[in-house]
Amino acid sequence: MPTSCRKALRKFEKSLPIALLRTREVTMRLFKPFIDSHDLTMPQWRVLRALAEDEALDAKTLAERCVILPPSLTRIFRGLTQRGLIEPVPCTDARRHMVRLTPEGLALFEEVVQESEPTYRQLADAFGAERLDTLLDLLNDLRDTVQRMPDEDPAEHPALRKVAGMR
Amino acid sequence: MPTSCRKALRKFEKSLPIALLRTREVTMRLFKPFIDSHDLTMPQWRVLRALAEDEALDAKTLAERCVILPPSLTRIFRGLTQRGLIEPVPCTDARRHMVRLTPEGLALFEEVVQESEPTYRQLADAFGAERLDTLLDLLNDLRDTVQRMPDEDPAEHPALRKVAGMR
DNA sequence: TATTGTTATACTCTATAACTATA
DNA sequence: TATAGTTATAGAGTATAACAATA
Repeated sequence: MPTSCRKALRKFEKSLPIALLRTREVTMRLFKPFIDSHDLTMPQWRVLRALAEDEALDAKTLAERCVILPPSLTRIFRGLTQRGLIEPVPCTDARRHMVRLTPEGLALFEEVVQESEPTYRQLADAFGAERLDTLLDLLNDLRDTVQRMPDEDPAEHPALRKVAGMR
Repeated sequence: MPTSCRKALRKFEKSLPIALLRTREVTMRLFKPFIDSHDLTMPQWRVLRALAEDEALDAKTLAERCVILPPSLTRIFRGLTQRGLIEPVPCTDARRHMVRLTPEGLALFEEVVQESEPTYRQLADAFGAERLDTLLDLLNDLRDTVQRMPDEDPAEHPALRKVAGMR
């Protein structure tokens, strides 16, 4: 059973958002060179990766999955389309902007995945493949949990009254 | 034993950097209103939080712990000093810029912690306090693991030759 | 000579609001 | 009227290089 060793964590290390940020930072640094070498930004890469899994996706779904705000996504679509990595897909709802990978986009995606594979295996070996799975499960479960938490009424937080405008 | 339920994860959800980003995003959104209401940015908050744990810290340590680049930290020091939340600490090594919380800074920190406490408890209840601990341990362990991984020679990655300049 | 931090600069992302087009 | 996406804009973060001061 992959239980992590219970070292005493410092108070600073117990902040969830900070722990997530710091861990992401070092992890990303590990894989970023592979993205950089193909002249992709991290948000662009997240879009390619999301599209590699599904046939085609609309802007709203991509924005949510890739944690990119709509205005940024518009720019990213422009860039990736100009490079011939994605292409628009006709959609019955003309409001929706659906896109998919082109063959070139898919090829680039698979190239990056292949190149970074050894680094990923090295990480899995050093940390433990099973613990890595546990971590991924916990991360995705936590995300689900938080998303299901009711958005609180700001008016109930005295400290937030000034933001909520006392309504 | 807090083992997460082994749901089948989609390929996209198995990307560690993306999972970390998405989970941080929803988690941060939960606590961000408390930071916002005191006119603090997230990086500023991370600095206050780090200083609340240690007596005084220098810029280099803060940059590493708070995942802030030195140029940004310089600006953050200016802002927090102007607001009277931090103050410089004389240091034997005149190159080092050491700072600590002022009493006002400490008071603000504790105010924010108190205000966000109910939300944190709500999260711990919904997700499971023990699983949350496990997650924090795994995150900090993974960070240590990655940081101990040798920086690879870019020249060994064929894909990175162009970046490394073939040296 | 190496280290710490600041300045300068360019670029990207973040965030909000206002607007257009479609349903 | 509500929704999807774009445009506009201001602000903050990201990243590098060049520089100053100190060790």
